[in-house]
Amino acid sequence: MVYRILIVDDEPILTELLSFHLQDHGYTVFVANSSDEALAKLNKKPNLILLDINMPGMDGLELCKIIRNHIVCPILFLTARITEQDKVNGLRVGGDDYITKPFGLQELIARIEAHLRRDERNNRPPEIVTSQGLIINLSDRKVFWNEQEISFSKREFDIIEFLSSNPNQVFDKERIYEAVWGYDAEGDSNVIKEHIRKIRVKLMQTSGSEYIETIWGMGYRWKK
Amino acid sequence: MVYRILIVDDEPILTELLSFHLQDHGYTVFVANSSDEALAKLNKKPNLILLDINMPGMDGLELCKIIRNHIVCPILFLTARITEQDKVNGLRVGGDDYITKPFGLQELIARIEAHLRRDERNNRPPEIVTSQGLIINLSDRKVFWNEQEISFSKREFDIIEFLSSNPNQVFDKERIYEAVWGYDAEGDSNVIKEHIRKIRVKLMQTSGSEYIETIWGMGYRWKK
DNA sequence: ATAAAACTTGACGAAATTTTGACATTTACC
DNA sequence: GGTAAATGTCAAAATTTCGTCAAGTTTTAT
Repeated sequence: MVYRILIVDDEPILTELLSFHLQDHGYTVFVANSSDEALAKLNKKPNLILLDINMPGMDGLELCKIIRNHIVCPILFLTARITEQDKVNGLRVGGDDYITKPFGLQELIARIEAHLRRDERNNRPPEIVTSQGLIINLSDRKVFWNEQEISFSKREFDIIEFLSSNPNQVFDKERIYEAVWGYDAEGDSNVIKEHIRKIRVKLMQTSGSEYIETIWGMGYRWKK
Repeated sequence: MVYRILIVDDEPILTELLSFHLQDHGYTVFVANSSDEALAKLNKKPNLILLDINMPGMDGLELCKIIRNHIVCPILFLTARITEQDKVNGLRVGGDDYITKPFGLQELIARIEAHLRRDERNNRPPEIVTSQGLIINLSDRKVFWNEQEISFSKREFDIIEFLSSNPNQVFDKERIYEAVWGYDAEGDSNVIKEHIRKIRVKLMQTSGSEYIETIWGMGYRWKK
């Protein structure tokens, strides 16, 4: 995925330079040299915002507060001074990190990546689902039974994710297909039967217990 | 609904900051700077707990175990280090998620909301119809008589659902057929008679009482 | 390019459900 | 009591659904 970064700073020299380097690192970059411009460019849906605190007119903190009402993404402040109070101020308005000028490019890139990674990992809802001694880690898509990993393929995990995230509810095959594949199944969904079977085998082999129950004529349900 | 969040951490700076932001996001916040304080504040009935793992005295894991004996709510660990083993440990004692320090505020909020949503979903009272000691769970499609489950087939349950949801009303066979099958019956509806019979037998066997009454010449009705 | 893994499909038997039809029983009304 | 209509019962037939296997196709990794 190509991430979009919005740089907001009133010094064209700096934004130019940053823009060049970030593009060089594979990012799509948008530049705003004023607060107004920044707000106008929110429609670009940036994945991350670099925001100068000291700007004429509306300053970065004020701007940050407004941005927060519009979109959710990491906001990194660029600033010369940084005191404890600054940090608190920045966090109060919804900032995620600080980078003090002058900063090394490597450092900047590293921080940007860290935030993007984290953002991606964590905007996903419930991290972990536990169920009868089973640990299902939704973010790294792994399943453990007593420290022992059980490996599942993509589809298999998708189904497990869907069912275990909605425990005790019955879903018919069409519903599962729709949830996992993203579109409706055409004819008979033997696919589901087969995947459910594979999942059951793996789970049974290592854990020795049933997790997916069949409700005859209705569908399947994750027992919890 | 205003959710209540309990923050447990021995660093006053962090708890202060978090408290401020969470309140800003509309949450009611309680702070505990020690394990003892945390236990004392459980009577505030928090909807979610943020729990630092590394604390002097009783650590977060130990605390979590104890909390679990008192209340049920999502517990999110705040921790610097995080290994697979940590996750397992945390989950063993009943934790629901991990957030590694340092974390972005957006991330934290997102996770909190995800868990609260999830919790709400799970704790949502199921649609239940009760009737003379019988419990009919419409969402799980299960019927209980004194903790004992009575299993019904799809059609059987559909009929029970229809009748019990409209208690004391009389429906003739055609009407029931239409409601359950979705289209009109063709010839004679002996099907209904038969299903009603099966249902009656099962209900009578375990509960010993009649639930479906025959109104001669009119139809059937669910007694309530 | 090749091998391995994952995904999909069709077929078949087993199991459970649903429907049917014949017959018994009950009810309302004469 | 007799009768016809409505309902109840039972077993068997018909249907649907499910689990499983094997084989084919696509995707992924090397």
